[in-house]
Amino acid sequence: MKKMDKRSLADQVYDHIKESILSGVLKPGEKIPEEKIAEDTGVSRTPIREAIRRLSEFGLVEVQPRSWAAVAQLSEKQLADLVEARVNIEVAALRSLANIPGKMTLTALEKVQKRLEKAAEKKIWGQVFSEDSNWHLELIKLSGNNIYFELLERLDARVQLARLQKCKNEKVIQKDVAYHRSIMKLMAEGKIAKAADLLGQHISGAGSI
Amino acid sequence: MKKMDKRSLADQVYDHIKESILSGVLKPGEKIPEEKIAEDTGVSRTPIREAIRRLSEFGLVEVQPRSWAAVAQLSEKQLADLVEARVNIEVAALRSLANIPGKMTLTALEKVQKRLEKAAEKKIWGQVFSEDSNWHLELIKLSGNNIYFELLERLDARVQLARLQKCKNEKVIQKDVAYHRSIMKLMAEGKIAKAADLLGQHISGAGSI
DNA sequence: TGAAAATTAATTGTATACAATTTTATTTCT
DNA sequence: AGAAATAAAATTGTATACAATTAATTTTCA
Repeated sequence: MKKMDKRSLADQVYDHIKESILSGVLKPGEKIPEEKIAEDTGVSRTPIREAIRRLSEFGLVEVQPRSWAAVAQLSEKQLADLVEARVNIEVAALRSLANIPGKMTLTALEKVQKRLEKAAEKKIWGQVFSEDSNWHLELIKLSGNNIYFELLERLDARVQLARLQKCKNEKVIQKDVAYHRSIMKLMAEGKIAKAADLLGQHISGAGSI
Repeated sequence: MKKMDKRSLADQVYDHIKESILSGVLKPGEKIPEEKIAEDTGVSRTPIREAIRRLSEFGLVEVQPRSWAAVAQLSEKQLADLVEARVNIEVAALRSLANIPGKMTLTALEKVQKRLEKAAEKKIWGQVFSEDSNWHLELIKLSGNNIYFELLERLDARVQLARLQKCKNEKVIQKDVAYHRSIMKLMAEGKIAKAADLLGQHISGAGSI
């Protein structure tokens, strides 16, 4: 018997719209009429509505009550705020690693890093950005504090959206990849505080996003 | 002509359920059938469903897909994680105040503090907790970084839920109120770094929540 | 009697219809 | 012609019906 898709239509549509936004098919400011998505996906408005509301909770969509929903447009100020919050939370999460007794497992992180480097080599930027996000999320997972993870996952969606507008050049990306390696090296040596400092530089530095 | 309620039913039901949870009418672990709420409120399932989904995004409700939704039950671990995340974000937000050029306006904060102290005098604990939350949120507003505010608002809902279980005694509350005063004093003197340190002590200390 | 299977009941997930509201287009008036 | 008022169209908000799934109950069989 075939393993069928048990996920709700709302979940699937959520992923679909999110993908459309983060791949640039739906552009910032563009309106998202429920009926339009319904036609595109062949799903009724009810699950679509649920998906759009959830996206708005993640800051990817802005809903004007009783009117329309549109892809979020991040101002420079919002972007700066986003970066500041992200760096501080990530650094706090990384610092907290120092309190964990046993030594940590970096295998998951290294796996993502390898995928990231491979994507960077092939210059598939979309994949590079996606794996970079994964690297940061994986890093935060190590803290064992799910709240950090939950919050950063929220911010990450908007970070990815912002990246679409502020395109990085190749040099900056190579630098980022190198940063990751250095941070992981420090962590492996147990130098958590130093790793956290470097992480702070990494995120708030250069490309910003 | 009367100014009628323009808020959607979903919004109203959201507030209603949130209120029920945070006042203890709905207890952690208790199931929340959509139909039941529909009967109680006289509203159809559609807006109720939307409200419940939103509450689950705030961590006040846990939704078991295709089954039931229930009031969230926070484990000790989750609670500790929550407190750690909150303290670090609040401290980061407060520290960022040091970078703002002009001097800040503490009137809004003082107003809340007064309401808090009055509630503490009258020993209306529900109101005390609520005003304490407001104080912290008002503090973070000063940073001008809406992301911090947004994230802390999310955490605050769960903090309030946790408080229901871990009831503070009077002495701890008086101490908290005093902390607030000291922090505000330091801020008024422009000693942001010291205020941030004290805030860190305040949140992660004693009562914890 | 007690566990497994089958049946029934209850609940969520989705589609659809309609009402309320907002947006767009058209008309009216100066 | 251009702004204000009116009418039409489009879109969201809500109710309701039904399908799909899960939970509870009863029945069956060792």
